[in-house]
Amino acid sequence: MVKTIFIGDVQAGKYDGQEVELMGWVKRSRGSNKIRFVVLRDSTGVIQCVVKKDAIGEESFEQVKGALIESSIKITGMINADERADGGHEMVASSIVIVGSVNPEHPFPITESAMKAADGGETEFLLDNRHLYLRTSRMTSMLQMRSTVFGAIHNYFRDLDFTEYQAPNFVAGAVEGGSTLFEVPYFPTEKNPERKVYLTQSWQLYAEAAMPALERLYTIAPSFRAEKSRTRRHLTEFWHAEMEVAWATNDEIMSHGEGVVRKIASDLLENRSTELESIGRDLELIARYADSPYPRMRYDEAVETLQGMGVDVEWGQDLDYSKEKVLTQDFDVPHFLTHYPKIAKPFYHRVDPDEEKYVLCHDLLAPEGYGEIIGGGERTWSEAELLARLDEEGTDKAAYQFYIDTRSYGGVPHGGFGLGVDRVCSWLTGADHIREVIPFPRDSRRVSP
RNA sequence: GCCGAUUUAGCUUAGCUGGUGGAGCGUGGGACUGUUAAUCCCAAGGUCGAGGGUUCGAACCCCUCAAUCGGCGCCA
Repeated sequence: MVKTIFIGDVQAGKYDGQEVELMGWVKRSRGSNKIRFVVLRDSTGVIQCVVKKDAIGEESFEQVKGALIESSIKITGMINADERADGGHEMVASSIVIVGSVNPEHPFPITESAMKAADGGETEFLLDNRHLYLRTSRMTSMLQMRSTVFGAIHNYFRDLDFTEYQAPNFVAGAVEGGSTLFEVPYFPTEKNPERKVYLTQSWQLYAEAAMPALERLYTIAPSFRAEKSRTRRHLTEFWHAEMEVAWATNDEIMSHGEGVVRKIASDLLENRSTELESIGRDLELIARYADSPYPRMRYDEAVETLQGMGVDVEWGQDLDYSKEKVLTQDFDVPHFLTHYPKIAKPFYHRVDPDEEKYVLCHDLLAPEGYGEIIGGGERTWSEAELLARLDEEGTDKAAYQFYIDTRSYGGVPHGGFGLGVDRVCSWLTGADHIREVIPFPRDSRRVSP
């Protein structure tokens, strides 16, 4: 049973006047006791199939009446262009086979009323039935756009001869602060009967170890944060696109960040404009994000701007979301914020040799209130400086010994960034919540289905 | 960690001052030969989130718990 004919091609007019076999799922069905209209869907579109009792016989006609929503069927018939049908084409059926039926005692639960209540977003019911919600047209479009985003990231880095590199997901220590790690019980040892490891928060430290080998490396991998964040921007398991480059400066790394985000926007525009429009996204916005340069602003300038707007913010504070939001509300493209105060950032950020109270870092803030999508910068690369910064922070060095070692043998200036892939999907699709762009979202409360 | 809210049929919901819980969709049955979320008629479907309390009487008032949702902080 090889499927060669897809509804999208039928609606494009490639099979007009031909008798073909379509395979798909019943999206809707209506009609009388002599004629029925079965709206068939597959991964590429929908088409109306006209089923006449005269043409297929009484027995088949009764079967069609019993084919409830989401029954899978094979249907053979003549393809005609017809203005009466949605999409401009329809099939006049000559025979039908029900492949997978649906029991009327438990019909497909995602009903029009459930979808209408969600209003293009999600409800508790739809989250509970995520495994079935995936096959609705909205989620199908989201998943297809998500795939394009992943492909754009791979293509951006591979075209520039970056090597894809994998880090472990079980790790012994943290990248940042100690409080946001998921603990996992691990095989006990005699010395350590309560042995624990952690799910990784970032690929970065292990990438820095490979940096002297590969020089230009990247990944797309899950990261885990045990933050009880309840916002439209947070997941506990999210997909993290990270890169690391030897001999690179903060400006050069930002250029890659801008490059990959613009590549994502441009690939979406080129390959997924139908899906973007189907969920109500304005293509002109995406075109602007693909074609415009992303301005760079120093932290000091951002703080002055905020203070000028009457926002209560002091120099030295990290900029939280409430301040990002005020700052970005007038942005029409993403903006970089650079040169944060050293006291606001962890030890691995390199101190600016020209002005020691700053670090050479950047955040990329998305417009439309979607917040930070990239964080990166130059890394503290000399062993002496790294040890000094760990001491300054009072961080225990034992867990980082391998990281310190990487500096002891031919350390070089280098840096990289991490991009929140789901956040970028959420922003570019205009989703109301980051959950809408990932098949099975995990947050502080929900881990099922 | 903090603040706020919600929970009534498979789904979406109405339910006034405490007095025998209504509807739309879906499902089942019936009518209908070109429908566009088809339409029309009929039927089945409820421990009102769980437990306790107040009361002659609780979906409604009080307490505890649970699940979920929204937001803050933190971050991608």
